[in-house]
Amino acid sequence: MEDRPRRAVTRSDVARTAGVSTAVVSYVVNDGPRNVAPATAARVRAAIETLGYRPNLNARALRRGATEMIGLVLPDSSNPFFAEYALEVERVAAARGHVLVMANSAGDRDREARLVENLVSRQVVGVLVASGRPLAELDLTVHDVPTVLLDRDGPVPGFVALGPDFTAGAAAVVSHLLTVHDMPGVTLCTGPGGAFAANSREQGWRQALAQYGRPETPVVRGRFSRDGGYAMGRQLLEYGVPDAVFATSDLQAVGLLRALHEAGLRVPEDVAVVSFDGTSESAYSWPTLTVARQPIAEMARAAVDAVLDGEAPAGGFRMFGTELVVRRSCGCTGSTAL
Amino acid sequence: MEDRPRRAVTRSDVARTAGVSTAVVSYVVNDGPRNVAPATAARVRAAIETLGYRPNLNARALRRGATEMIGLVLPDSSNPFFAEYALEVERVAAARGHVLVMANSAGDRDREARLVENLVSRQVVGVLVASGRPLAELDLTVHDVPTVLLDRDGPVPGFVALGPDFTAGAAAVVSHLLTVHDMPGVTLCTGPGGAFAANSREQGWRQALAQYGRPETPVVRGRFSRDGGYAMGRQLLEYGVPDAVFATSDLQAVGLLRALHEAGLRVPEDVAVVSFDGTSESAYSWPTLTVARQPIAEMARAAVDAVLDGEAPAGGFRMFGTELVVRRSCGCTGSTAL
DNA sequence: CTGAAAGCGCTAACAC
DNA sequence: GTGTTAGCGCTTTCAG
Repeated sequence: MEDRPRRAVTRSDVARTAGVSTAVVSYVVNDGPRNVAPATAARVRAAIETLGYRPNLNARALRRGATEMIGLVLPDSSNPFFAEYALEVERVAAARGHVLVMANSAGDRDREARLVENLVSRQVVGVLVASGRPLAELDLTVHDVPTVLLDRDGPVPGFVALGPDFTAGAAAVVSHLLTVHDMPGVTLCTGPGGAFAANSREQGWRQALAQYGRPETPVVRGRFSRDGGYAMGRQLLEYGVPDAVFATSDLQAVGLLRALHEAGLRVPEDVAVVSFDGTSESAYSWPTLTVARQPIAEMARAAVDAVLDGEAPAGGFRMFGTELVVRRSCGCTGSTAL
Repeated sequence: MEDRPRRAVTRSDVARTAGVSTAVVSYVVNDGPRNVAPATAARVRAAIETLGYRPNLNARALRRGATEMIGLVLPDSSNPFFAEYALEVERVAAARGHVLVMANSAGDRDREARLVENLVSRQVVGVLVASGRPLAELDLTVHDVPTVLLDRDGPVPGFVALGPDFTAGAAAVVSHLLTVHDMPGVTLCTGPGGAFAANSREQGWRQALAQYGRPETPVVRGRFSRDGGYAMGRQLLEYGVPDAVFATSDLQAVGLLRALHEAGLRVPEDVAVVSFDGTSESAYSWPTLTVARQPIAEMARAAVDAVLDGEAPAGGFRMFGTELVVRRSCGCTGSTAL
């Protein structure tokens, strides 16, 4: 607890003690737009140093009209998928000199809209929004700030959107079960219906089943969380032991695994499991999960670039391929891919 | 892509179309500090509505000297422990009308310091910093903005600090192994030495061992991550199979579990495992982990309160008790506590 | 109850 | 090479 001046030291304090005008201070702080004589600059720097002057970035932003802040709205930043996403976003934003303002919507539509408003009012350069909500139930106003929608499965009028190829990814991982492991069918553990969309993942599952002429086994619905997956697992087992299950997210798969283990079932011997996302948690479950991995880093980079460079993909939507990462939960052995 | 005015609509646009002065608009927007005739207020509100006016919070902050932003600097926001911490911080900050600016230091000291500077320059109301770094290697300047240090094991001169009772928590979970499960010894899997501190956790382990007169079994060091835990697990097994292991974080325990499983070992039958943190991931590993759980929500609340209300605990440090959560990895059965 | 105007800290013409 | 100054959008005192 030192003794500090209660009023922040400003640029004119620096100007005074360096014996120059405020403009000159500005020129040396910003290294332009005018030149400053080396000697003067040195004096200014000295004054800055001794006074402990820090430019007020807020005032600068007001003047320049750009805050160098990017807004990020997520349903739940503690969900590992979003947490990893946020980290990547922060990383590339930081590399480009921007800072991240993060907010959680908890999946609430009003809250989501309010948060975006708030961020826009704070003059963020752009905002990134991930919302599990299907197109019809999206309620976002178009602002004069670039807004890009994350984790989407298709275009959203008025916005730039991006996301993985949910359908192909789901199909790939389900097909793997069907062909390589010769499963007669694959049970689906997916998100809640209604406001939250896992439709394209479901579609991929259905597609794969159709392609190989398998019947549509039952569908179980639950939340996109570990306990959602756990609950689905328990429910599933009431109907009997499935041969194979596709969970629409890693978190759900992890919960499912727990339910299976508790029931004394072995994975993959008794039940094969695959999932969607490929967060690092999926490489450390037991058994390790075979997944369709989303290219989080690329998507994050694309999102930030879209906001900062204002470049919209054709059709307003950009889709990213997923990667089939084969580990042990499907029945393949030996691979310990991280 | 609608057609929007390129210049943001400001308070004076509203004033003009409502036929009032800018002051009145301000009074209406802020519901004070002066009263406005109902009719006038209605006109203003109408103008705001039709123009789609949003106050520039940045300009307001410049004027008022308060941004209602809180800065949060973390080593790695995708680490579930920090991710859950950040979520809680965001939650209580939001409840108090503040927004979170988040940045990752990746454990780099310079970066950490720079980020704090940057946030302070942005006029955040306060800064929360989690840094694994031991006291001696901390390099944070005291600013005129409240700064509270998270996840600390003791006071830090010049700052408010808080953290769990690392020593007691570690001792409790190790003692559980020693007494309830009669383990002859407990191997320690801890963080890297040097710049990153897990000292108080180590101390708790040592204390418990001493209390029950057990020898100090070997110590293995690694990063605070799943792969760090995995590497430690592999290393450990080169020396032989331990009876019991205490990992200083859930993430390390999860990695360790993977190494144990891959070696064909059963947990807890062959090796008992316990860890520190109690993130929700620990409730879904296989087997579920017995842990010393940190009271994340309370700590987050205390941290935000400290920043916002400026109340410093006695001695500048506040310690929070941990909770022993008994699950299966220690050898206890039946409990499926979440 | 309302308006005029100063000024938050900064930048960038525009002068010299 | 340096100084003066207007003004970013907002709040709030001071006059009416």
